[in-house]
Amino acid sequence: MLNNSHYIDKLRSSGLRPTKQRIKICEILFNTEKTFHFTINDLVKKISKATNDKISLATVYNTVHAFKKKGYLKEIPINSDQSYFDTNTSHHHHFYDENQKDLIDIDDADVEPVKVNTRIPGKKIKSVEVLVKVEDA
Amino acid sequence: MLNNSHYIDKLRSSGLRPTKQRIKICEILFNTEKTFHFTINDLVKKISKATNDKISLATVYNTVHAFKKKGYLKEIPINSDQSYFDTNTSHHHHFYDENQKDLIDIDDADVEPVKVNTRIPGKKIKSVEVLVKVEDA
DNA sequence: TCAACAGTTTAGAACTATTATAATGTAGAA
DNA sequence: TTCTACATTATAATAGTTCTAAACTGTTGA
Ligand SMILES: [Mn+2]
Ligand SMILES: [Mn+2]
Ligand SMILES: [Zn+2]
Ligand SMILES: [Zn+2]
Repeated sequence: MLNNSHYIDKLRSSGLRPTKQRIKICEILFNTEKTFHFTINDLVKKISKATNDKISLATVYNTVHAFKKKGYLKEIPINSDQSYFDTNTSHHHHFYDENQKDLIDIDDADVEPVKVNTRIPGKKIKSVEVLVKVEDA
Repeated sequence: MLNNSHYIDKLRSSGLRPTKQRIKICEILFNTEKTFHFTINDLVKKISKATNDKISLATVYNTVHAFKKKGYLKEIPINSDQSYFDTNTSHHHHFYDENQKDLIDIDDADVEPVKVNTRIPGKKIKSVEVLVKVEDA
């Protein structure tokens, strides 16, 4: 709520102007104890609950993309009708509940490091992600 | 080309009527030495090269979904503007070239089995997939 | 053999997540 | 304060996918 100067600094130091829309979105995304996963639609709902000043859909998309580019958000590779984003930018993997359409973090300690013993010449690895799809037992 | 009776049997035995559209799509997808990845758009192009009788887009979607449901195709989890499918239904993982937007199989022997030491109560594992994103070095 | 029916194909409309546009507004520098 | 590049916004456009409902066809069994 109060300590927005932190977000203002963060935004400014990454070359993003600290507009009131971006600060509000920072509050919603990063003022939480726990990290979480969200879709653009989820975020729009959170925003409308959190404030009376509405933020346009275009700005929500712009901001999420800007934050992703700066490394403040990750996008989770999943086949879905919409993109999932993650406020947890540390290295970790996911369960995807196909019934509830819900992403769940897998603690990195619970996955043995993935060893890939082959490379593509001329390419460097950007990320290695495990997706465990689950369904009702 | 000739040996369509195999596909006819395959389709019939899985409860799908062997229509000429489905048989043609079987030929295109499964009459190859190597397995491959494709988007719906890729498949539409392959079809128009392979035949004069056009197959409607709706049928292409219907057929791919039906084949996926029967386990003849897999969908690859990826963030993209379109879905990727795989004629290789055996267990394996992927590189995704973000520059070329190309999927590349990783031989299963080149990846140590992924050990996930946690479960979700009431859920069973459907798949465990590794996606290695690569980019120009 | 062939009528009947359920399954299938089809063109086109509808849907929906996302991106583009271009006018208006604003943060920060000078 | 003034200027300008950056940002927001409403809205249109785009594009992949799904839906609709009419026409068509493979299969069954009388
Ligand atoms: Mn959710
Ligand atoms: Mn391709
Ligand atoms: Zn996560
Ligand atoms: Zn593959």
